[in-house]
Amino acid sequence: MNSPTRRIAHLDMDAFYASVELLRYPELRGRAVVIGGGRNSAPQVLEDGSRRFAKLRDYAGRGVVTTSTYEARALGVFSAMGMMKAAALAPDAILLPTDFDSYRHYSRLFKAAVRTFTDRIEDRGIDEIYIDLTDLAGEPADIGRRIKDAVHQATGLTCSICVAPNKLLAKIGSELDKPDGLTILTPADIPLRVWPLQVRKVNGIGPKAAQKLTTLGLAMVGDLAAADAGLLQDNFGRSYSAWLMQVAQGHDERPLVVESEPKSISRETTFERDLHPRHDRPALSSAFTGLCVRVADDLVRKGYVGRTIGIKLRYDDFHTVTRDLTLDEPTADASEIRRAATECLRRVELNRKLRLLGVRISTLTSASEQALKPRLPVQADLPFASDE
DNA sequence: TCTGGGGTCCTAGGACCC
DNA sequence: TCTGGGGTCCTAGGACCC
Repeated sequence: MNSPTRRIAHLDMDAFYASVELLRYPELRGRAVVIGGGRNSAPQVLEDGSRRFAKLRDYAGRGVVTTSTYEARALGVFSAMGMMKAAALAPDAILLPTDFDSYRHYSRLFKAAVRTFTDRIEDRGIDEIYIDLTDLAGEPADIGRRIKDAVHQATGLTCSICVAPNKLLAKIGSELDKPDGLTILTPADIPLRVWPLQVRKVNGIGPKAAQKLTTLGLAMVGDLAAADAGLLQDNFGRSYSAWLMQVAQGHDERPLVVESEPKSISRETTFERDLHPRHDRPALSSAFTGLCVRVADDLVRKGYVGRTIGIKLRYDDFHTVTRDLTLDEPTADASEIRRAATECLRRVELNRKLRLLGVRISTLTSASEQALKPRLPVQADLPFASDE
């Protein structure tokens, strides 16, 4: 017995952070704007009340671009690009610092607007969601249009939506008519609209896999659809190659995950200059303690305790190592976390400069659950059974 | 022009237990 | 005395995503 065809939507806010900034600074509309970097890129308010914005050319540091407006993208500036490189491409672009509090606010607004239609929603971060429309009455295009209108009403922002039979296709489709897109994909559309796309457009095929596929002559999804199963299996292993073949046919049975618990909480920092474990010991120690305190604060604020404490180090050559240690009892205490993290530190090489330091906690349980757990009396292990 | 910060999931080997 | 297999936990690294 077949279950009825699902109707899954993917909703993606258009250039989300940049668009939120344009609500606040409407005079920047139509200009190349880049979000990223540090606090010192905040605009200054002049005496006449006008604002002076920082230019990308004035930036110096190790940041990356978080988002850019479509005008900046036209100049070749995209997310995750180093800011120094972006500055070389678009020196006159406006630079704004990230303001996560503000983005979270608009995120809540747009999700609440969608929730007036259904609570079958899977959260995929601050600016995108999947929505299960299967049980909603009406044509997909009509529902999509109404959701887009509701989001715009609630936020003043546009989004792109694709309705498709599964998450894979909905995700691919929401990119096809951006910005302000409304796309419907059916299985019949796959050869014409999906096969001509680069494999990199598929959620789950990242830079490494895309490079390898391209080397094999499989740069497009259509190439993948026609690829030899043996070739794929030899190069990607059983499970990934099987998944690739499903993807190429547009097949995806993954259900929506409408609720989930966090698995880990972490804090990390990249230093403005690389720090040497001996020479810069005071600076590193205080950064280390600070990260432990922030992780502990996050745990308390979110109501979790954790048992596995981990560290992450990135050396000046970008090589990254991790170590972790699982405790007998979960904790949310900064000094306990610091103690465990220090144990981890003893197991890594500390003879070259560090670029990044991070602290992580995992194996989380909710703090309330932990409080309810009966405390076992401390009992010495007896080497022999005792007689009554 | 060197590459942020917060996450999830997968793989694989070894320890350990039954 | 030898052989064997399954299951779970821990650790490290890596790919990938937003």
